[in-house]
Amino acid sequence: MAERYDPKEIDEKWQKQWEESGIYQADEDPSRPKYYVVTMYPYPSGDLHVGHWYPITPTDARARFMRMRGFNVLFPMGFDAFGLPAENAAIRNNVHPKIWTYNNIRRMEKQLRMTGASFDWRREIITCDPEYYRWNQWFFLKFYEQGLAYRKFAPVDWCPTCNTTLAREQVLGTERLCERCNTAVIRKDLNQWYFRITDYAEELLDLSSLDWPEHVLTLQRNWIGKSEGAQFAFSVKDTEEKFEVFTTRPDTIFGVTFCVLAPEHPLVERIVTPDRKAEVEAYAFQATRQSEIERLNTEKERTGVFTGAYAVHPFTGEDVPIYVADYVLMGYGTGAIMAVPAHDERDFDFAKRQGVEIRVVIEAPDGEGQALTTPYSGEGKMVNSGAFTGMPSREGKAAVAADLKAKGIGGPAVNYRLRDWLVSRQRMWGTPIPILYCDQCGMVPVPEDQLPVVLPDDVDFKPTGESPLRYHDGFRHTTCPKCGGPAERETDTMDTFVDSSWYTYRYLSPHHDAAPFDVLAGEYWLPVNLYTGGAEHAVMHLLYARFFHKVMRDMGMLNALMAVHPDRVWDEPFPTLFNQGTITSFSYRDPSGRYLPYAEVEFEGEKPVHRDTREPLTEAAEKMSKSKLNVVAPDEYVDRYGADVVRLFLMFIGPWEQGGAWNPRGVEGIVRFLNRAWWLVTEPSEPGANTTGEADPARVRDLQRAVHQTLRKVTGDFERFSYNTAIAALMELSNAMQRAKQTPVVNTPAWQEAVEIFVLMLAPLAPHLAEEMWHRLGQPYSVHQQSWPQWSEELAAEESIEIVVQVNGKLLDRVRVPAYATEAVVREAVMETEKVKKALEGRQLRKFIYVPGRLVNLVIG
RNA sequence: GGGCGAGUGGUGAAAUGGCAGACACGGCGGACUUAAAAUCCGCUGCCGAGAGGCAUGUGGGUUCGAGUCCCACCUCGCCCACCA
Repeated sequence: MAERYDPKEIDEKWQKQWEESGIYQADEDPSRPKYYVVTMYPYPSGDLHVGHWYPITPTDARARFMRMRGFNVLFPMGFDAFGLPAENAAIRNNVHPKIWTYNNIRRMEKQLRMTGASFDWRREIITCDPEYYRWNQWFFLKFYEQGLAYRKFAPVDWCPTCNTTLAREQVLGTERLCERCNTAVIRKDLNQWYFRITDYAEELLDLSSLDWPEHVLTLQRNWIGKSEGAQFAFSVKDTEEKFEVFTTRPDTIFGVTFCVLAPEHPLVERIVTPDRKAEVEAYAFQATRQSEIERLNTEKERTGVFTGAYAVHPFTGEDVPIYVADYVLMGYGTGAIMAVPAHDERDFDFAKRQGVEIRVVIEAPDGEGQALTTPYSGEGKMVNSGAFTGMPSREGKAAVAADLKAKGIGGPAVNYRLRDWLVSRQRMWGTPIPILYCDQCGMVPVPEDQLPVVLPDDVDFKPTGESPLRYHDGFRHTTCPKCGGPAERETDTMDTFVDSSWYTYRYLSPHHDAAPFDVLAGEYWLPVNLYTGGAEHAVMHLLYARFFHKVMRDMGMLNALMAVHPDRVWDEPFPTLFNQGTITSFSYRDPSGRYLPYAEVEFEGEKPVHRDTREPLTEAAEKMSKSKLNVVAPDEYVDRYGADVVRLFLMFIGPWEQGGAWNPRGVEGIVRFLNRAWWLVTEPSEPGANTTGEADPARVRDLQRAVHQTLRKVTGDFERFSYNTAIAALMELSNAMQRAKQTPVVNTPAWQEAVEIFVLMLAPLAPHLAEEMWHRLGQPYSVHQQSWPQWSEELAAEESIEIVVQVNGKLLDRVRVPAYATEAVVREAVMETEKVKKALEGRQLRKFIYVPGRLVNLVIG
């Protein structure tokens, strides 16, 4: 009779059964409310580790909970299958990235099934499949048609020896050397494709309809980085040349004593005076060799050189010297600034070094900064500013901007930190950009009916550092669809963020061949009700996906959907986002900083030491990564304890949004809990228990109360993803039931109800165990198709409550009163207790505070 | 330099402004066992023999009452970082 809980057998049995009966397959069903939940799809790196389980299994618990609450739940899964690691593996092993990727996917699919997640596998998408990336190309063409995709010159890292561009990770060290030939890398302008995301900057800044974590909203806001001010043109003295500057402080314009151009600014070579040319060029060359990171290092001395040229101040007509300095970035604003050393720290430092005049034009309220030892960058009264003198700087900003407009050289302006999205990658393992270059017709988009442009299977993986597509004649050379003449294909591929910008739509109809997604499916399922994933995607992916969604809306792709469901959110792809924390594990390093595999670590008491050398090691909880040798494979745990133990343990570590460290010691607690739950449900009674005779009605009531209170608590906890406290509540109930099981209560209907509700509550968390227990209770398949039970407030209610008695806020005593006791009754009960009488002796009760059902505070003077 | 978080037992943590430490891990003691494992029971914030006192990073404040709200500071973490 007593049969042990054998998770291995149970997991396999039910996973197979679920698959065969298709209970997680979700189809459009207008008679039921829908719930579309997506967790960010993984990159098929090879093996699923517990870090992957962390977003997946609690999201699955959510999917199962919502299913039990009557929703038609769609929970799909797929693979973000293009990307650099596959290509590196290809170069290493001379095997096509496709083979490497698909092998990994096959393995990871199995591992994903092992989690017990309720995925609808019919909807799996793999982004490197032509059936998928065809639609990346389709989107590209649509963007191109609308002017949202364009090509322009942009600086890239270039190795002059290898004659090729390098990816950022191929440039080594602060010396910025090519990883293959150790030549110093230079900046070079190349033709690159961009998506015009800046067109949507203002709308992307509107986050008001999003139920997202506050810090993600802040990141999005900061990334877009809107600033308001003025933009205007300076004329270069004695030439026809002009250059634009952007400033957030037009009110300081009378303090301009020089201008600065970024080293890459195209005007530099045109205005530099012959005597300065050599120095300026040397400086610009030096500056462009440095990475952005180095240039942005604030510790660095602020360097720069004078061009010999002067700009004309738009208000005073004075000569303003023009410098080149690397503290001005080509990538922000206009790549040129007006410098106001009295009121900007950077300009101040530079002016001090260069001996440029510092002119105070804003008077600080407290006189700060007037001594010219420090710049004053706050607001104040404008001084020494011509007609504007005496004006508060706040008003001055608008007034100066308006004046610039009146002069016809500029005006008020808004500037964004957000740049257009560079989508070109000089890589092979990505979506080919569907553009041709014809000698006769120029740039020609591939006609829609010729999509997809398929990646060739027979490419040569020599480590040239360039896309192998460039050397694949069959791919590169083709004919022009316009004139029939010879044409070349674009050999760059798309950023993989393009793939992930719309995959949640593709899940709806993964094999639809007339459009990216079937409108009828979209009409039912969209938008995504819940999107879960890591904070590492808080900016790029989520911003790009929002951008894509808005473009799709503006293309009219959502019109039919919006017409049918005007009540839903249509301006955003993911109205609700949950960001789970990071799961870490311990890594060990020897004194030289080298990471050690667990096999080489031993413990002397609490102290980790090296197995052989006995050297002391440092222990740190870090994000799992192959390089840190701290990746925890779930396999061993799944094998020994079952998937449910791993699921529960991950959810029990702490709040889901917080993450935590994987510490195998703690697993035992969950193992014990599930084993106890197993015995509790499957064994009729404990040996030696006294279960004969009539059940005490009070004990029966206690059990019912515990069950219904737990149900109320667990339901609330599930709603707010508080799985750790839900599990704690289930543990408490299990302990209470354990005690009731030793008594005749076990023979009552209340016990039966308790067991059933307990199993139902466990189902979203531990789906295999719950299914088996449900089955053994003689209940119909499947527990995952049952309705979530409803608690009874009446049964959950307490009959008597304990009132805490405080004196001046400090705990004195507790009194038990009936749950329905009025304040008068409570007061009487409290005032009669010995401790209160004693406390009141010779003192005066100034105030009686009663918090209904909770406590009494006696304020005594 | 800026922004956002977070500081509670030996550990992971819990606590709509109302009994701080639920639930677990670990530890200690006990039962069962020839023994061990497993299981079960009890104890386990600190000081104190006890009564009791002290405790949520530090210092202030608001409140009848603060882990929770406000201000300042310290420490740690993450993100952004010459953004004009």
